[in-house]
Amino acid sequence: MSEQNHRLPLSRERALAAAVALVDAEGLQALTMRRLAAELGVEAMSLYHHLPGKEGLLDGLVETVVGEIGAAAGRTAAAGDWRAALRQRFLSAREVMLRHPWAPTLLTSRSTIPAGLFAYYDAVVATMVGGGFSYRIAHRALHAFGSLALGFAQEVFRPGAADASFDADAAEAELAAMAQAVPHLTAMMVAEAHDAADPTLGWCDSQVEFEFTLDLLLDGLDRLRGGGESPWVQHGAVPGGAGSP
Amino acid sequence: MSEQNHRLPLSRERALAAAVALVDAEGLQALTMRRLAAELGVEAMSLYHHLPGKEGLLDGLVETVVGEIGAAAGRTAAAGDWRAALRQRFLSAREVMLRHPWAPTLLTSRSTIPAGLFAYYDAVVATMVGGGFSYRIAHRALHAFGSLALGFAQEVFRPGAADASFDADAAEAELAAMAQAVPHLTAMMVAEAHDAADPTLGWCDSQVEFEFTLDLLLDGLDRLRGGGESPWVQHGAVPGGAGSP
DNA sequence: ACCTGAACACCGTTCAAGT
DNA sequence: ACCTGAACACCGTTCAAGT
Repeated sequence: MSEQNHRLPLSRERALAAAVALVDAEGLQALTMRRLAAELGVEAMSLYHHLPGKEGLLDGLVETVVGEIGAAAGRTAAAGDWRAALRQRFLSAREVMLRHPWAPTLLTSRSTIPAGLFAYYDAVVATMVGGGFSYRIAHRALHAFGSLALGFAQEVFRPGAADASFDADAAEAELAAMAQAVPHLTAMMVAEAHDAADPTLGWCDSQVEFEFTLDLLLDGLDRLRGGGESPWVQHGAVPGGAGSP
Repeated sequence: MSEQNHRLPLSRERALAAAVALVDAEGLQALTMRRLAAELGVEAMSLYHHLPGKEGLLDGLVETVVGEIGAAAGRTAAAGDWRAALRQRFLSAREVMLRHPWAPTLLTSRSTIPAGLFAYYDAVVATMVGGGFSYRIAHRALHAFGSLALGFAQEVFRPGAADASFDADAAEAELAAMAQAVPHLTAMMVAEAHDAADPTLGWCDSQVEFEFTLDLLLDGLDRLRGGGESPWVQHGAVPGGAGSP
């Protein structure tokens, strides 16, 4: 955004900081090598002396976000049991995502795993094993959490994610036109709208949905841990999984 | 792939079919307007008479996949209760995804919701309401299922998704190098590897993970439905949600 | 060493012209 | 109406040249 700092030497750190600021302000599609260079008051080709191309720039952004997630987890005091600890961890990761709304899209589009993520997942597994889970269940829990562990609920389609302007009225009108084709969806929308007791943004409050899903999973895992016999406890390998496979 | 059919007139259907074939064979990044035109033995600009640009082409691909999901659900005989019905639905959606490995990446990157998806979700909600759920819980369940309802577990990072060549050995070596930094992850990997009783591809069998997570959610929802008091049953609006919030 | 201008190889897309 | 060649406005990136 700012074209100051003409005299500071360019560096990977300065470039990444400018990239984060640019993307926070204008979204991912605004991030081009030429544009980023212009923000830094420099020519596009100069960036290649500090970053290995566009992919390396995106990797740097991912690294930055993952670093913030780890830092956020470190700032909050350790909670009581494994359940509270994970819940707190994931919710503080969510605050990082709220600061960087472009992060979910970026994280899910990358193919290389950032090194910093392993440390984060290691802490998650440590928390679960410390809480009495086997490595096998901890492993499956990691998959089950999915993006929740990084602080966002993966919306398969996210209207308004690409362009910031999302016409909610148009979407509602479109849905109304399909009222006869999709009676249950329509009824669901009406039922949710009529219950105006709790304040929500639109008819889907993602914070509520996030915590609902998270608690559903945590409840399920807690039941696996303490339930019936306790073959899950500790790291012993158990033949069958959970559920009805 | 084939440059036959020189004489058939170009059409939206032919273009989309060729696009699916191209992407099945070479991945999403191979799909350019010029390349697709070449596959059809035509010039790039001809496509614009049948498709509204690249975005419209991608929308068409999404529409095709969603159509296949709906068709797959229609083919399988209706299962017993809501739980079996949803499980069967989502697992048959997964088979569509296995046929089109590019679909998860595409679906999660789109910002406009395909019309055909509403019909699919309507059927899911109908199944849940028929099983005794309130519209509120059905709504939250829809969010909780997330990509599982469309047949894939959203992997936040998917090595090898961008380029088809994924060096598993290199990844393992990289992880081994971090053994001291991430002791629990390492121990988890070792524990899983030593239990070679069940055959898996690599050390993560995504089919097993998919069903584990799905059953975890279905179990949790089933408990919400039948548990304790039954304010959830039927469509009455209930003040509080589930879980701790 | 760090930065630069010009150029290259790709995109998606517009447009006037063909038939 | 459907298709085409040439051109335009962007990308990321290479390279030889500057300092």
